[in-house]
Amino acid sequence: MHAGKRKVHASVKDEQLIEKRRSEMIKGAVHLFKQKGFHRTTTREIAKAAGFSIGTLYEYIRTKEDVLYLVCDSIYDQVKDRLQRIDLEAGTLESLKLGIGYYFKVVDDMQDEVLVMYQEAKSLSKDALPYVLKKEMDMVGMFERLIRRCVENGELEMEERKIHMLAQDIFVQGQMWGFRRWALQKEFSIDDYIDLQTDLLFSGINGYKAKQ
Amino acid sequence: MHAGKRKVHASVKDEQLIEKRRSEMIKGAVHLFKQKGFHRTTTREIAKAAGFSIGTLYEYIRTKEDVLYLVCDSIYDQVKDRLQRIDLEAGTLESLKLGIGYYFKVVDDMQDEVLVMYQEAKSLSKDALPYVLKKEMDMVGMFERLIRRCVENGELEMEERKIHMLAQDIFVQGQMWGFRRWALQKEFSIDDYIDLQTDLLFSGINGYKAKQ
Amino acid sequence: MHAGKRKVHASVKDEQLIEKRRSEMIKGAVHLFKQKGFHRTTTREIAKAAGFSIGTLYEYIRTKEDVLYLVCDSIYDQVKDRLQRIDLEAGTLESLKLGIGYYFKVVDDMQDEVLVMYQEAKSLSKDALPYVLKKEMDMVGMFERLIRRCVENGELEMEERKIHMLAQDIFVQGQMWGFRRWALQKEFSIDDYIDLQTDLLFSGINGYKAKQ
Amino acid sequence: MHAGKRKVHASVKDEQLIEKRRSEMIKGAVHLFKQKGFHRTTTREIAKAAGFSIGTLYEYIRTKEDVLYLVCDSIYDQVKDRLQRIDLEAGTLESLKLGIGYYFKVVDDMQDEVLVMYQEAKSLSKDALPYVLKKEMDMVGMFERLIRRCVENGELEMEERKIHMLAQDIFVQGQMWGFRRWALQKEFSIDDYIDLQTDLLFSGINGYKAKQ
DNA sequence: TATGAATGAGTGTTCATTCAT
DNA sequence: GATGAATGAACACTCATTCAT
Repeated sequence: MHAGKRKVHASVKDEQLIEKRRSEMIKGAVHLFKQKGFHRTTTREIAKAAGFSIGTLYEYIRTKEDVLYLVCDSIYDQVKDRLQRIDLEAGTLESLKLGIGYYFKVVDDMQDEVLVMYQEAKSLSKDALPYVLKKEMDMVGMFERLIRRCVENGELEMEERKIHMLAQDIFVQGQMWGFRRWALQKEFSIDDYIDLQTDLLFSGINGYKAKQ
Repeated sequence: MHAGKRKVHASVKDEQLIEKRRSEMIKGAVHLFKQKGFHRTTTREIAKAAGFSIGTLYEYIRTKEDVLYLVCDSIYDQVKDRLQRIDLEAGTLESLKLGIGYYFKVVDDMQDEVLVMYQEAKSLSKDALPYVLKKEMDMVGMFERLIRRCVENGELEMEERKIHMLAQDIFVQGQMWGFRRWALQKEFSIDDYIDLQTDLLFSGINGYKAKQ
Repeated sequence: MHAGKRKVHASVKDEQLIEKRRSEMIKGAVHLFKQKGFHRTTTREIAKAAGFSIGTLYEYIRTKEDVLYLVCDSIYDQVKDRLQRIDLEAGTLESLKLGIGYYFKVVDDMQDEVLVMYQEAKSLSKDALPYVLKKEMDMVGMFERLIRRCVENGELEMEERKIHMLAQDIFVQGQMWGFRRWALQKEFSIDDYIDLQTDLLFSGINGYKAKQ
Repeated sequence: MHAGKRKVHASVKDEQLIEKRRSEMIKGAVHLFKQKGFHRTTTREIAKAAGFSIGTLYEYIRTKEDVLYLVCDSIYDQVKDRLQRIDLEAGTLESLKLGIGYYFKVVDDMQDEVLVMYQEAKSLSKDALPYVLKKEMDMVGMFERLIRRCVENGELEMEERKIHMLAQDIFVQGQMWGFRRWALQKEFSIDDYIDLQTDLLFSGINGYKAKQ
C-alpha cells in the first residue's frame, strides 16, 4: 500500500533539518506555483519565498524539478492523510455520502495545493511522474473501497468496472472544485457544491424525471 | 452570444495569407505542445514545424503567447463546430443521452487538441484568458440548453442551479477522457466509457441500490 | 593523411559567415586563453573579445569546449600549413637540419598559439581529444619522413624505433621553446636556440668528448 | 641555494598535525588532479579524499590554490629527494649516463605526480609560481652540475651555454615520458626509453651517419 | 513578404569560502 | 580542533524578439 518514495538528494546530512527546510521550501513554492505556474517561477524566487539563499536551496535538492516533485508528493500525502479518517468500514450509502462530502471539504481547504498539483504535475519528468500517479491511484482506490464495502454490505449492486469509473468520477469532481473555481465558486459555496453533486451522484438524471 | 475574437496582430496585410499561415502554425504547434508543453516548446520549433522561418512566424503574431491563444481558440472553434450538429431542440432524455455520447466521441477524436488546450490554457495571460474561458462557458451553455429543453419539454424536473452543475459535470467528464487517459484508456474503450458514464449520469448510485 | 574534422555545430547557415565569425572568435580566444587559461576565461569574455554578443557566440558553437577545440584545431592547421613548405624529398642531413630550424622558427612566430594549445589541449573532452592528438601525430610523422628520407638516401643508418623517438624529441624541443620560455628566452635568442639545439641533436654529448 | 618555502597559512597551531593533515590532503589531491585536473576538482572532493570535512580542510589552507601549491611543492621535494642520491661527484660520462637513466626511472615511478605538476603548475598564481619555478631550476641545476663535473674532469669539452641547454633537454625529456605517455608508452617500455634516449643524447644524429 | 543573423536579459546550477556550534 | 550548513557571486547556456537585407 505504501508507495516507495522517490529519493530526492540532499547535500545536507541532518535529516530533521532536511525535513524542516523542505517544508519551508514547499510552502513557498506552492504559493508561487499557484500564482505563476512552475515554469514561470525561478529557483531564486523559491529560495526567497522559503527564506533562504539560492545556495541553500540547492543543498536540499538537485534540480528545480525536485521542488515540483516534493510539492506534489507532499500535497498528496496531506490529502491522503486527511482522507484516512474516513470510516471505510461502515459500508452504508450514508457513510459513502459523508465520505464524498468530507473529501470535497478537504479539497476546498487545500484548494491552492490541489490546483497546483493538478496543473503542474504534468511538468514532472518521466522519472518522477509514476510516483505521483501511483499516489493518485491510491486515492482513487480509497473511493473504490468505500464503494465496494457498500456492495459487500448488500447496500449496492454494482459491477467492478462501474465501481472503478464511479471512483474516478468522484475523485475528479473533487479536483474540479479547485480547477474550475473560476466558474463554480462564483455561484456555489462548498456546501452548495457538496449538496448538489452528491445529489446528482446518487440520484442521477433519472431521479429527476418528471412524474408522469 | 458570439464573443468578439481577441485580435492578434499581424504585420502582413493579406487576410487570406494570414489565415493560411496561422493554420499551418497552429497545426504544428498543437503537436509540439502536446509533446513538450507550451513552455518547453521554442518559437523556432513552432516556425520549423509550421514550415517557415522564425522571421516569418513573427510576421503573423506578436508574442509566443499569441500562438497559444490561437491554438486554444482554434481548438474551441473546432470542438464547438462539431457540437453544433447536436439537435438541441428535441428535448428528450434520449436526445440528451445521444448528445453526451456524441460529445465524448468528439473529445476522443480530438484528444491531442483537447489535452493541449486543457493543460496549457492556464499559461494564457490575464489578457487572453477571458476570451478562452468565455468559449468554454459557451460550450457548457450548450449542454445547459440541451438539459433545459428537456425540462421545458416536461421530460425532467430540475432547478436551474442543478442544470448548471450537471452541464459542467458533463463537460468535465468529456475532458476527463483526455486528461486521465493514462488511467482510463488502459481499461475502457471510448464506447465503454460512453456507456458507463451515461449510465452513471442517468441512474446515479441509487439506481444501483440493492433490491430490497 | 587528412584527418576527418570533428564537426562543430552552428545554428547559422551561411558557411562563409561561420568561417569568418569563428576566426574572429579563435583570435580573441587564443589571447584570453594565453592570459588566463581556458578555465578562467568566461564565454562572455570570449564573445566580447571576438566582437559580438554572448548570444551570437552561441550561434556558432554549442559549448565552451567547442571554442577550445576550434582553437586547437586551427593552430595545428596553421603550424602544419607552414611546415608543409619544408622540402621532404631532399634527404640530406643538411636539409634535415634546415627543416628543424625552420620548425623552431615557426614555433617562435606562433608562440602564444603553441603555448595555448600545449597547455589547454588536455582540457578537451574525451570526444574531441583524439582529433587533436591525431594532428599532433601527423606533425611528428612529418619529421619521421624527413629523417627516413635521409636513411633511404644512405645519409643515415637508423632503425625505425630510433627514428620514431628522434622525431618526437624534435617535436617536443619545438614546443619547449614556447612552454619553457620563462627559462629559455631570458638567455637565448631563437637563433641561439636553433644553433645550440641542432648542434646537440646532431653531435650528441660524445661529439663534445675531450680530445684524448 | 635553498629556496625559502612559501608559507601557507593554517589556523591550527600544532605543527605536527599540520604536517600530517597536509600530507593526507596532498595524497588525495594528486589523485584527483590527475583524473580531473585542478579546475574540475572541488574543494569538497579534496576534503573527502583526504578524509576530513570541508571545514577542516580550510583550517590548514586559505584557498584552493594553496592545495595546488602544496601539491606541486611536495612533488618537487620528492623528486629532488630521490635525485639527491645521484653521485654528482664522479664526473665521468658513465656516471652522467647513469644519472640520466636514474632520473627517467624516478619520473616513471612518479608519473602521476609529475604529470599533475607539469600540467597544473601553470594554474598557480603569480604569487606562488616563482617558488615552484625556482625548484624546477634547482633540478635543472643538478643536471648542469653533473655535466659540469665531467667538463672539470676533462671528460667533456662544452661551453656553459651548451651545458645549460643540455641540462634543460634532459629535464624535459624526463617530463616528456609522463606528458606524452599516450604516444610513447604504447611503443616503448621505460627501459627502451632510457636506452634510446641516452643513445641519442650521447651519439647525436651524426653518430648514426652511414659509413662512407 | 520572407529570411535568418544578432541580441542580451534571464535561468538553473555550482562551488569556494565562512562561521556558529 | 572539527564540523557542515549557509552563502551568493559567478558561470554556461537559452530563447523570445528584432531588424537589416
